[in-house]
Amino acid sequence: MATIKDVAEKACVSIATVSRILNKKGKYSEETESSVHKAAEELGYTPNLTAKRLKTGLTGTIGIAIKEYFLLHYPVLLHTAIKVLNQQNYSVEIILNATMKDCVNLLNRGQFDGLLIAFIDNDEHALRSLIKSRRNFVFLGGSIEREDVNMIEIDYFQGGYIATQHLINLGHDNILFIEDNENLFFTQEIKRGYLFALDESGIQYKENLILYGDHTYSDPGEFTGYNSVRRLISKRQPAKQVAFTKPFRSLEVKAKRHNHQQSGWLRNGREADFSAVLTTDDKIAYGVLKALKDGGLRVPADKSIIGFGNLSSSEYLSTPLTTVEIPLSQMGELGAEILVNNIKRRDSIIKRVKLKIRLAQRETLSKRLT
Amino acid sequence: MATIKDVAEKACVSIATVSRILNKKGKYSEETESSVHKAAEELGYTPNLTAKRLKTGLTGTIGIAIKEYFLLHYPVLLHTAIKVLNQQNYSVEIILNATMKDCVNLLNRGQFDGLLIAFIDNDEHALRSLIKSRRNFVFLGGSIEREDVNMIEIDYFQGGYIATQHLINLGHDNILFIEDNENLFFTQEIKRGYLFALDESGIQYKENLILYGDHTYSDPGEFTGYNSVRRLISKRQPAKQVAFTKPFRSLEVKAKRHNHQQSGWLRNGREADFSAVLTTDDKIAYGVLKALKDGGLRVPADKSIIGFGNLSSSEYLSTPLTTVEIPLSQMGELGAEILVNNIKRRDSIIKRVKLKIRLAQRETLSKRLT
DNA sequence: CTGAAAGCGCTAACAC
DNA sequence: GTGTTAGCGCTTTCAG
Repeated sequence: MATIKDVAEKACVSIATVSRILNKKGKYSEETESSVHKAAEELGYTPNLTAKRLKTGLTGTIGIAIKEYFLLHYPVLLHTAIKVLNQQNYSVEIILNATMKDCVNLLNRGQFDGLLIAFIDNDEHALRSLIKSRRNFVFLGGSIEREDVNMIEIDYFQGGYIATQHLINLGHDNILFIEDNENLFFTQEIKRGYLFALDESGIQYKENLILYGDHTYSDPGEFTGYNSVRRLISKRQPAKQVAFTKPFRSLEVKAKRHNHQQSGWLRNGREADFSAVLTTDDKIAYGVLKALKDGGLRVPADKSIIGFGNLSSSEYLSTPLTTVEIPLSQMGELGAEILVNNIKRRDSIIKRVKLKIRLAQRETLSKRLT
Repeated sequence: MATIKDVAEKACVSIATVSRILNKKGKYSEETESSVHKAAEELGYTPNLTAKRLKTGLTGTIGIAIKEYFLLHYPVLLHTAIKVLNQQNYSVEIILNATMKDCVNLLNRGQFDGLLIAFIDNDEHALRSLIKSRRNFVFLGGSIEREDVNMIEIDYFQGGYIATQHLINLGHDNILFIEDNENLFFTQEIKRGYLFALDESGIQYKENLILYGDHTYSDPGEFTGYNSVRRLISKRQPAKQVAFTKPFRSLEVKAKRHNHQQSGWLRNGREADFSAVLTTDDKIAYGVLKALKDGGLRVPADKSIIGFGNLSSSEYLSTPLTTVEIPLSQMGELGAEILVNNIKRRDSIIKRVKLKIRLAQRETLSKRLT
């Protein structure tokens, strides 16, 4: 590969001159300019980016740390972020399933000018190193509570709240809530919103209306709210609480976990009546939809459903799924912009944005006849 | 940031020793080893990747050039490729909407050890530079005819063929074919398969059974086969050939193009009867599905449909869409593996793989009653 | 076993 | 306007 030296020799100038001309910096005569360009052209010279980077300390690259689940199911987040970043002439590297600790290393290696950290589990220790490093990064989602980091949040609480409220306004008061298995931050926020809305309307929250789906974020292929609902609606085979059989990762999660094959249990062992369902993920809602269909129930005539996430597929379902729309595109865009400003302008003002969520109203809802 | 020099000073050794120990190369005593590790630890030292790269000439990074349409709608290709690459300790950079010319530059800048080039339009001139550069790259899809490049192809012809044949076997002989607007290589291959299957069964191909949908790959949001079919089935408002109004990009494409708002025209202006539909993209099939529903026709009772691509959403449709499944995951995996072998083993044997396509049979097909 | 030194390709003072 | 030169942080001979 041709180097700057080759070009300099061919054009009979020094390498400094070549560098100046090719970067349009400093002064040079038109004559030398054209001869340098000619030489570069003829040699098919392309500057070595690595050398440039080492010298300038800038990589022109931004990393995006993301879980594979999000890459597979919500590519729009990535897409928007990459588009914005490319527009600003940054290259983008994807880091799959990195922990926050990995992020610290990545940043310290000088490999990136900045990092977009999407939905990563908090790790107080790593977080401190991250902040101390004074590098550029922006959190997208996640559960960081510190106020002194750049972060685009999503108001999951509000999402759970408006969805539940909407159902209540339609006359539903027995609303089944199906959450994923993972006890994630945002799952809990959605549940808080659900409970808050119930409470606000003076509806007593019923423990047997809160179920687990089989959805997990670690295994991208697996999901369903099918079993939970199937058991619930088959009167012959009443759902009942089952014993835990698998070991659990942490004590805290223990009480909220259950074995895959035994999903759909009711906390108090009794049957539950419901006219509407709210899930914490569209994929769970898909399972619910199928379970209801298989159980001979119609949507929305018999049961109403609201999902969460607005997967692109949800629009094309049998009855297009009404769902809570997470503003992921906006998140990617804003996150990328804030990061770039941080880098380019050394803008050190902390930005914390909480994005509102809206309901994508489609066809899985109906009024409750009273 | 701590450098190798800092570590060396702290451990009272030379930088050469630090390098050796941290890279586990050459010989060193256990004593020095532990003191170096200790110093590195205490300083929070992480080797600067850029410097390493400049020195070794290896970046440990692989680029994936992909169109945004694929990122958004078929993230599985990216996903699989990244997973394989990460396993082999490569970083992955995404380059959106690059042309083949861009690929040449990218590779020459020494920014990547290799490039995965997904579904990129051919450019003979750039292709020659690419080959001449003797860098590592693998084409994923696309229409490169030269035999002397690494390439994973997909047998679109076979896909069009088996889909059509399947419909014929079900008794259909008037099969509507709806292609996207872009006159892409693979669209043409699918059509060839369609025509071949018809011909093989002695069915006369009818020009008025070949339509255009509104689908374009450049605008990720837009798609539908809705208009085409809607016009076709509304007897009151016969579809007719319309004049071209927009300027066209190239002469070759001209005859096959039409304005968005005027899609769905029939080539010969006459009405067409059909009992089954084959489309070149699932999204077009979605539009068709809706058009049929809106026109009071049932699927599969009245019309059978086969899509193309197997979007993850297609499984969850009203009636799950029978579709031709492109083995994108396999493509990403194989492509990544071949590329890595090329780089690591300087394996210079050209690999050309043609992946077979299979039908994902779901619920949009029925037998034609004769 | 360890250290000195060359140099990867480039940029940016600094001289002229 | 142009050339000389000193590194950026690291790896890797080559001596010792």
